[in-house]
Amino acid sequence: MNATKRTELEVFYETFINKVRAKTIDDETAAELALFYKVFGDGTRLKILSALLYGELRVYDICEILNLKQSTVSQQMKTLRQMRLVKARHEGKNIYYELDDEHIEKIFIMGLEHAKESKK
Amino acid sequence: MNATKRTELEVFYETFINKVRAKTIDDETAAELALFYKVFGDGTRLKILSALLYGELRVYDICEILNLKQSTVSQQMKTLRQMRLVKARHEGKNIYYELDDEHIEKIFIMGLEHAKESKK
DNA sequence: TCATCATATGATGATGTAATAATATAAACT
DNA sequence: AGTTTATATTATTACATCATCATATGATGA
Repeated sequence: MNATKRTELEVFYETFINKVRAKTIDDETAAELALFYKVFGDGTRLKILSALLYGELRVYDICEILNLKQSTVSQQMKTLRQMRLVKARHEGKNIYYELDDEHIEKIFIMGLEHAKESKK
Repeated sequence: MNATKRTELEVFYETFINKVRAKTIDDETAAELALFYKVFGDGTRLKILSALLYGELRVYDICEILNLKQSTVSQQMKTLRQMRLVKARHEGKNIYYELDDEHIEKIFIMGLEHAKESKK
């Protein structure tokens, strides 16, 4: 391969790299998406979300159902609130939480499907 | 509310809690799912995956496209391999990586939709 | 065999996260 | 007003993760 040809290839490669680079998600989007998925990346939060799939629950209920400390649940509800996966309804001393995103169930199902496939 | 009635309510509540508990995902499933989602919970990995959406790439290509250190990319590819999100094809000195899961694109899209909605 | 290229691995430091105890807030009841 | 109940917040400690440097492996070609 002579000097000219190498240069041609270099140009071709650079073009290829630039094309793919243009298609990738930008830093900001990546960071934002990562934050969203990160919420699903914790077993405790997943269990809380799976309990909420069947209807709204109070903090105390979640503690009972999943055998978790009150402060643990409150902390996780804060995270879920901030990421807009749940919304809170105040009623007297109680606070009812329910899911606040149509995609949550879909994302759950997809993860479960992947888990099934991995076991094959 | 007298003693008898309180007991009835207690039994009712216990039954309710047990019902919901029976529907929630178990610890093992939760941990497994969390591991899966955790992979998407990092901006660098998301960018790598988004680059791979358009076809297989070598480690070096990924470094160039995303301006990342070689060791960083190799470490992340190891994670992605272990979670079965990519598979490797060896060709001479090079290793080509490609996506190894039909759900990845769907999960991506769902995250992006959520991100869009959150901005409303 | 030696040098080089492509990738992987091991070790490390900095940062992030989870669970918990302790405490605070805030509503409801006495 | 004081007590109890439900939840939130703060601070702490243990543990996980990311990027990186340094080094190793393994294939190719001189």
